[in-house]
Amino acid sequence: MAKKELSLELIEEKLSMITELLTPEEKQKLLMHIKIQNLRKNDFVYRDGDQPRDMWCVVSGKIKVLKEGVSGRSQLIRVLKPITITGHRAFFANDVHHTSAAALEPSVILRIPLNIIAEIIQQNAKLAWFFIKDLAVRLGSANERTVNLTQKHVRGRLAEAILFLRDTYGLEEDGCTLSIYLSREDMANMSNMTTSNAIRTLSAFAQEKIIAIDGRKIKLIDMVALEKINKFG
Amino acid sequence: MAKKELSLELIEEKLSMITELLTPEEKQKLLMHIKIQNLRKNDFVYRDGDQPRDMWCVVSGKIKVLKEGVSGRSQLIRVLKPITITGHRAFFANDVHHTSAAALEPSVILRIPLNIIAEIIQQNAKLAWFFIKDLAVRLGSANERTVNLTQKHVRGRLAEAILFLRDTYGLEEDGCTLSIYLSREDMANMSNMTTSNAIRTLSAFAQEKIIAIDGRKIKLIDMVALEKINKFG
DNA sequence: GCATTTTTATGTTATTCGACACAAAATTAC
DNA sequence: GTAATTTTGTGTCGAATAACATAAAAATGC
Repeated sequence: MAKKELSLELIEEKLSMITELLTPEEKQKLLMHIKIQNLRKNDFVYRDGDQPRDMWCVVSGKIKVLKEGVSGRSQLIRVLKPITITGHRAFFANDVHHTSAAALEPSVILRIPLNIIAEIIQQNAKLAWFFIKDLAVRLGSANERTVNLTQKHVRGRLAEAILFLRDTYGLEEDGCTLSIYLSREDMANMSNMTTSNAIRTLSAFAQEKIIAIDGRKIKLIDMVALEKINKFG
Repeated sequence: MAKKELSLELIEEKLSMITELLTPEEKQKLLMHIKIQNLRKNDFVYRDGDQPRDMWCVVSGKIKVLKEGVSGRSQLIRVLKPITITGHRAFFANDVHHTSAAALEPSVILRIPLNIIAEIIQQNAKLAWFFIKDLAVRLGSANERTVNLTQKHVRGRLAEAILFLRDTYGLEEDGCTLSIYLSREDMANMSNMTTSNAIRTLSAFAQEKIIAIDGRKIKLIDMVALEKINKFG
């Protein structure tokens, strides 16, 4: 558990997407207030209802952002890889969190006080632009996602989730194994279906030689077929 | 069709949400480039695939923003009332439009060049904040919407749409008639269901004395019941 | 190592909702 | 005003998928 401390230089580098936009003084100010946090699997970064005070940057590991639905089922809204920031939306909207974020595996995150970010935005248009773009992109994906989750059938939604995981986390050296091992439940919650249906549909894909399953390990055998299912159901 | 020209003062007032954040010079610069546009019913403001050059402010009338889905069915993403701005997301995301916007009734909009907005943001943190907040709020709603549209049943989704229209456009003087007359198809596209199901479910609500229907006119009789259906299906 | 819990797997049933068909009513075009 | 088109209203049917039940397998805790 004893994690080597990250040097200030390393932090600055990890946060380059932000630090490179700052003046030396601003950078100094920001780095001064950053804290490192280690997460074990299933530890929460924040929870639904929390007041947002910090944003976080995933330095290593994998984080899921999820939202409790009315039906008890929860929906995975995002899955984060290094290096991604999260937790700022609620603050900017002047709202509490309406999602929760939890580690899918042991992860390291940087805690960045949002009031510092806000202060810097005040005088740094580049940083403002960074967040405007970030939010605008995410809003576009969210709309895309809504339409896909409501209109595609189970097979299409699951294929999309698999391809999304491939694009987000990549493949292992063999060039076909997804570099993330999710539970069937998480797969289901990404794809808006019941766990049973995720299990069943994954089995079906395996039977059709589109993927191969070994526990939580998923090998993509026929990506063309996956793309086709994603597109046409 | 001959619409009275809006005076510069009136434009400034209509756009107060933005103009009040600007210096006199910035205001001058912005107002100089604004154009007024009249829309007939069903006229498009912009279309899926268009390059974003302007944003628009709805001055009067009602606009729907919709997204073509894979299944051919389209999804109403937002419905806009005066005074609302739209069309900036794609620009900020450095993307083309992935939605279309069309007038639900004769409307007047202001056309605001986005490059001017971008120039002003460069030196005006307040304006930057305005857009950061706007996008952050909308991203929150979009996530909420995704979960509701995927998890609620038809009755819950339609009840939500009705309540949403009430909250957006308000009620007429009688205190119970929705101030917007949508086609059944638009209602369906808001609620992610087929037109048949929208018709059927509206009829059911009427039969249960929750609403009263007179053509496209919808009277809300039992709002408590509507809220309950919205919440618990 | 064994008991407990969680996860995965599979079968069965019930429900929701879309697809389609058709007619009536309303709107629009000429 | 009449024909053509669009919108609304209903009924029937079938497909998609959630719900539930149960068992095997795997992971976890002690």
